[in-house]
Amino acid sequence: MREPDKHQQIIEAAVRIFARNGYYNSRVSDIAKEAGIASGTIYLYFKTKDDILVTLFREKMAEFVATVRKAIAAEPDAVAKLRRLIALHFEILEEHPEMAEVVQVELRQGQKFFRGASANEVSGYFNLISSVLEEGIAAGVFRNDLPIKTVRKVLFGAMDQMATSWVLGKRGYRLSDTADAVADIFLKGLAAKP
Amino acid sequence: MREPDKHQQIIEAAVRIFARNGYYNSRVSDIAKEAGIASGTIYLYFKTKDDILVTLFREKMAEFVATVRKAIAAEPDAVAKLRRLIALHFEILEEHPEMAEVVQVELRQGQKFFRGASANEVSGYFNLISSVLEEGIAAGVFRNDLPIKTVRKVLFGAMDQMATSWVLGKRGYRLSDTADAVADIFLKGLAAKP
Amino acid sequence: MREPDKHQQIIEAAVRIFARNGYYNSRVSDIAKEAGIASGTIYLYFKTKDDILVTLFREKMAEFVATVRKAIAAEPDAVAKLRRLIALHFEILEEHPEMAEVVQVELRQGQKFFRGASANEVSGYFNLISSVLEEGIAAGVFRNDLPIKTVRKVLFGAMDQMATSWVLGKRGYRLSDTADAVADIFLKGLAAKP
Amino acid sequence: MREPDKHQQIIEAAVRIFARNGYYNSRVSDIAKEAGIASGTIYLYFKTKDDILVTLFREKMAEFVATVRKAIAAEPDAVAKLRRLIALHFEILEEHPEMAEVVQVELRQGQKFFRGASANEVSGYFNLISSVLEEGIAAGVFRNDLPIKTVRKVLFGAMDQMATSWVLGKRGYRLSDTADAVADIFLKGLAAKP
DNA sequence: TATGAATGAGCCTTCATTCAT
DNA sequence: GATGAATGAAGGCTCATTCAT
Repeated sequence: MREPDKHQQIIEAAVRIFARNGYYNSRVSDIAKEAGIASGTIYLYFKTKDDILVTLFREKMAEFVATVRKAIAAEPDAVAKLRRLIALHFEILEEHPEMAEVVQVELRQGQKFFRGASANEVSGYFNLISSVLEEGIAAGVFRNDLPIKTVRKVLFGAMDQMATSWVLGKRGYRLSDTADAVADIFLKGLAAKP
Repeated sequence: MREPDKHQQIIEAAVRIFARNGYYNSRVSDIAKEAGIASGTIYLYFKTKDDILVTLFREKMAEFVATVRKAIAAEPDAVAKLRRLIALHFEILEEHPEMAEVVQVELRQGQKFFRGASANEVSGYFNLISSVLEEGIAAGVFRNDLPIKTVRKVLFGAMDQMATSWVLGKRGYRLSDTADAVADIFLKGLAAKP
Repeated sequence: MREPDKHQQIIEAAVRIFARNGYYNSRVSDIAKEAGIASGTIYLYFKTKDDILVTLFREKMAEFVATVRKAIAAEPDAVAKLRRLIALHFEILEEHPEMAEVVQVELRQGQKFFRGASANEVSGYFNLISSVLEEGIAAGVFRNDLPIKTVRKVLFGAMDQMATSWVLGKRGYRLSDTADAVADIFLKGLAAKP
Repeated sequence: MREPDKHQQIIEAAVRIFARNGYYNSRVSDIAKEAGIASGTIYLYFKTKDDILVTLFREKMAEFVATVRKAIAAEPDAVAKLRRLIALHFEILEEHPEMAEVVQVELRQGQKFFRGASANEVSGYFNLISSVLEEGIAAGVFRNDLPIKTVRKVLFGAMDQMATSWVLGKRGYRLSDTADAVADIFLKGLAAKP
């Protein structure tokens, strides 16, 4: 094995190719060309084309969750943690726009991800959000009647849609600039103060 | 010509088939079989396989928006309208679970929808949400510093993710039961009252 | 039978359509549209698409041969007959350019014509040419060592190629203007007089 | 890669298949089977089915013209060159009867050949004929009032029709045996000597 | 007779995967 | 391990033909 990192090379090439054309409109040979290897070589590292996507997602998601988890641990309280999580969610996607393209679009091939092989990694992120919420409730900074499972879905969906809009809008602005506004919506709600 | 509305027949069959397998894993002949017609007949009503998906989405989305628009018009104020919009969003998907499957999953084929032929229909829904927000701000029931474009994305994303989770969770509970909780999050925010 | 001449109507429409696109690139429904009838109606008059082409060719060829036969009968001698035959061959195609397109191109679908159902009509034309040659030899105006079967093929091929070039050249000149030159080549040969 | 020249292998297989059934009645898979390869392999060497036919014709025609050009260069005068050209035209087709079948029949799909991609190769042959005629006129052995463009079409058409008749007549005699008779018709004309 | 919607067999082409080198 | 030529199954789409009205 001359190239120690051919696995990674393929994953990175696949991200770019999938980002460009979507999974179903990408050919294995495109990935190979992008990675600078022969198409047969792909099959020494991945079982099928599907396997590339699932692996790609699993690895990237795990990395994503680990980064966020580590970053928010340093924050002093739940509110700060929530703000940091939202900001980081946007910053990471912003720094990896091709990854964002893939995740935001292909993520929704439900069967393949949430229901499938990557369920664990996705759950990891949901659990991370839950832990922040629970910490806030315990500390009395969040309402104690919050339905945590609903809130975390709502928050995730909100961030996800912000990212999707940004991706589909050809990334014509800085996504992370919207982080505070999003956080405010969640922390303060829409209603005017009485 | 026994069947009066073969166009609709095909759309409904396509919804079921796409919901079952996803667009790329569905064959035109599957749709034909589901619709009880010959595969060639499809091409008397639609130009390509793609055309089926786009038309399906456009028609269903237009219908969806029209229904919601009409329903919230009857509500007395912006808060009630927002609650009704969220509730109806969930109820409609709940009543049409196969449509929900398709929309939640295939919707994200960016190029095809948000960016593409269905952009108008999607915008229609976003605009509807905007109008409620604006009404609420004007009436002083919503904060007047709300960034409307962000709020509507966040709200849409929240509802969308609730629906996606419900779909991916095999619809093991009543989605519409969560409407109030979602509305509360937006109206009241997470923060505990001081 | 309201339309007594629907058979002819279809033939004429087919000539135009085949001339435009060639046989294999023409659809039966195109012919129907051109003829102003429904496509199903075609099958009340012709057994198959192939049958249209064969019938078309047979009828047109028979008509062609009859016209030429009658015209040359009026000529006084073999040389005049030969000149008239060549001129008429060109004039008829010139007056029916669409027919020319079809004949010059589709004629060569060997199996279907020379070898097939239309062999008799084609032979009729060859025989007509032979009779002129024989008359000329008998009258001593043509060389008596002429290999008649070869000459008639050569003459037919010459006229055919003149027509084909004219058709392929988009008919940018008058084909019949070349008749004398062609006749001269055959009557006088290429060789300079000693 | 066992076979060194798969391109040529496919061309030769296509010649046989097209000769047997004609272009439109031949399937790509037939060619593949005849060539002893998988049908997908065809597409590694040719862009489309059409491309096979066009390439086949272009290559064969170029080869044909080159052979004739070289052979007649060795002849001492225009008359000898003309006789050699006619003889060779027939001999080459006789040696490649399947190629003859294809050329004689498919050649006439006007749009594809004379008007299309192979126009250059066909022109090459016409120009070769022209050069012989011009040489003969310059040397005073051909009439100096010959309309060269007409003569070359007439000559080509004559040879072409001789070949077509031979092909359609199932090649029941030696085509090249007729070369002298054809040459005599052109050189001496039909008219009896006064 | 006439219609034209419906049929479904057929075919070109793509591309994930294999395997001899 | 690496290659990339070869494979061949699969599927979107066309269109000659049929048949209920």
